[in-house]
Amino acid sequence: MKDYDELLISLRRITRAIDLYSKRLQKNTNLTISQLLVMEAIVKIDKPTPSAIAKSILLSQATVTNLIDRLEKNELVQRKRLGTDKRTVNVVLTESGEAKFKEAPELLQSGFLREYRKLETWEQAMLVSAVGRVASMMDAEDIDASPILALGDIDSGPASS
Amino acid sequence: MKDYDELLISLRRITRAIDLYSKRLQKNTNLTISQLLVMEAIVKIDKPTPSAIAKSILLSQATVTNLIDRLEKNELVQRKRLGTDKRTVNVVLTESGEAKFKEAPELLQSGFLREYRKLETWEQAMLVSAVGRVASMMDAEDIDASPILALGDIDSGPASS
DNA sequence: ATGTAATAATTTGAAATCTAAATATCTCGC
DNA sequence: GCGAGATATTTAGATTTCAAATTATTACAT
Repeated sequence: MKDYDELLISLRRITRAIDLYSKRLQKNTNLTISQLLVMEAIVKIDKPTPSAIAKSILLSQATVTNLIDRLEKNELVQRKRLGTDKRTVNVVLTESGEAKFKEAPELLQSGFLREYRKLETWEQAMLVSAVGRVASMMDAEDIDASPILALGDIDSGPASS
Repeated sequence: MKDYDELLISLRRITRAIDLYSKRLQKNTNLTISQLLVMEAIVKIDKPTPSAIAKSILLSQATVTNLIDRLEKNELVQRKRLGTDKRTVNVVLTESGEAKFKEAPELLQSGFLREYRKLETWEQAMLVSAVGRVASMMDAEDIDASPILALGDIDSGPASS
């Protein structure tokens, strides 16, 4: 029994619960949490390009492209090349996308929200702060993270990164 | 800005960090967190069948089957039909599986562990407890989990909430 | 004994997610 | 203008994950 086992289990429960909720959502509304996050970002961000969206909802660009593909297929969003820079894509909600977004469900399961809203304000703050701290620690840089080491970097060759 | 937005963001950061770590692990050791969890369960559980493993590490049976497939392909585990009941499968580590498991990396990224272990015991306990509470609330049953809505829900306007 | 339940495992199909590689376009120096 | 390097997006390939459908086997009731 490692010292962090309990934490690990709780984290698994959380991620699983979120995943299951997302799948349930999809079944009922044909939208997942991630897709809703993308739509939310499109509404909130000034010029919603895939990269800006990705940054705002903490996903990779490739994932966002994938989500936009799906949303576009369902005619909820549209890609448009607007600016002078033709590399950039702006994503906009279609009418039906707007409509769907307005009646969008919550991003966390109602059971959670019910419990959460029962708490005193200070308790909510405490939980938010604790989870935030865990998140920061998770992001903390691993000392032994880098797969590449600094050996002369091989005279710049094909200049990988 | 919803009242739970900050929490949502922290949770996303956490799940993402875990996922990224899992992928890095795979690149370095050819094993993911999930695969390691399966191996750990095989060692810990008395008669490790896929369903018992699934229950112990909080994954669906289908997922575990999938993970075992992969482990078996890499010759780290083996399926055996042992008992009288020929439906059940027992999963055992191969020799090379044992070896690999012994030198297995931690299940959480070292950056996190370093930070975590810096904390006072009471602080660790506080975080564990807070995350545990969130997990319980996540599991809390949704009152409106059913896809069918009740009564009045039909016309009460956009009911954005 | 025989057929219907229930249970264990697998297969199937779909989504999310990442990195790395490929494409397209832009900018800048010459 | 033209090519080199930078930037934005997409594509390709892999894994995890689930529910639902299948398959195999056991257990029970008539």
